[in-house]
Amino acid sequence: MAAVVTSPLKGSRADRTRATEARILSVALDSFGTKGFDSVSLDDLAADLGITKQAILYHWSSKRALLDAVIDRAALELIIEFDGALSEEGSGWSRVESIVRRIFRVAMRRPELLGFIREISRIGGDASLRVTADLEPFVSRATNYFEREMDEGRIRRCDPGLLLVSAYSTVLGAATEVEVLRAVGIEPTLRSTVVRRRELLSFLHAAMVAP
Amino acid sequence: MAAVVTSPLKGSRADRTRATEARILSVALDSFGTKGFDSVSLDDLAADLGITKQAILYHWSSKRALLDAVIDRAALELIIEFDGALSEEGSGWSRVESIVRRIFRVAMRRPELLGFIREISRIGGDASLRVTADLEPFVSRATNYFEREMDEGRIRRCDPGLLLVSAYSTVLGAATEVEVLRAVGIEPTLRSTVVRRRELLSFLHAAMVAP
DNA sequence: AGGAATGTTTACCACTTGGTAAGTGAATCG
DNA sequence: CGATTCACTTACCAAGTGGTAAACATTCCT
Repeated sequence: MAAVVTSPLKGSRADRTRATEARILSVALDSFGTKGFDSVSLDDLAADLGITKQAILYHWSSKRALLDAVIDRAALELIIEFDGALSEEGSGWSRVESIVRRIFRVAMRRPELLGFIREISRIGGDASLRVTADLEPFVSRATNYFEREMDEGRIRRCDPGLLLVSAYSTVLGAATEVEVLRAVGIEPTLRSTVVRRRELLSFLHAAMVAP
Repeated sequence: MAAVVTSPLKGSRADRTRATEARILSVALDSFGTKGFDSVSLDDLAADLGITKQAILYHWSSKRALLDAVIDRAALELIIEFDGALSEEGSGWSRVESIVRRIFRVAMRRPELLGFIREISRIGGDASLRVTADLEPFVSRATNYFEREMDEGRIRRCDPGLLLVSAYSTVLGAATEVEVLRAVGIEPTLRSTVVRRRELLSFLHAAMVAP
């Protein structure tokens, strides 16, 4: 039994390293997503983590490298969230309904995640390209879904890419809405948002969709 | 005819001062709205204006004071934009349609304006409170409009304040959408946005509004 | 004209920023 | 056990930050 575990604590150092990096990434994603990349210094981050900023720079060579790592993580988590949404049961509008509900739920549960996506779209440069590259699996999957639905006449025919961008930015809008509600002092719930959104949609639908 | 104008250039100094301050506010609104408050230094701002940062600090005692002034200006411009939207012709849904179109047009013409509003909602603290205070004329006017429309049965009855917050955040969402489109390399036009939004709305409407 | 007020610049400062170099204590390995 | 690697800290630095003080040029007032 001694041969199986080579050291008293199985991979204790490597595990601790991975745990530390995960903690840093988590706090960084949260801070960057809610306060903005430039508004958060490495010292701030380190203070939140109870370590020194040099500990962060030990794991990533620069703040920018940390940002890239956070982008990777955010993209991964987005993929997981959306992947869950896209594998919902049902078909046609009932499936669409589940997906939309689920995405709104993400916007409420993880505002920092979507806020971060918005943040890097502002930083621009490589960052936005990186995201679209990392999200490729999701993009192709969503595109396939849209095209299938169009083929079967359940969605009006249009460019799937544009439709995806619209849906994507609508999610960002929902995230913004959550932030605005909190700023105004209303703690948003899924129910309240859905109710208000229903009002809003009938409002907008009549204005934009109706001839 | 000499008595009318007391100096060769009518109020030339005061006018130039006002013009300078207006230029600073304009560039600051643009930069803060697109890059974020913390991402823009006074030196950056001054460089864009072709002056020194101390010239800015002569007109406002601190960067924060400048931000407050920019907030005032943004609120004023928002009021003007929305005021124009609210004084659209027509009644009922046709009027709503005009308003929504006009607001989307603002989101496309002035992304920095709505981006800035989002920015200060992130900065939080007094800023968001200030905005709601400065927007009071617009809020009460919009509320009156909503209530009138509800009284006459043209909008389903609900809390006007909540409806306004929803409409407000929808505008922010539209601004985000414009940013995302530009990041993806698509220069948004009113037509393309309306077309895609129509698709999106029928998409969401069926999912969220339909029983 | 001459002095005062005004708008702006140059010079400067304390502090924070991201980042580097060297040192330290514990885990790992021979 | 002793040497080494590893995760991290202390000490430090150059550049940039918001902000102040004083010098300077222009416009205004009398």
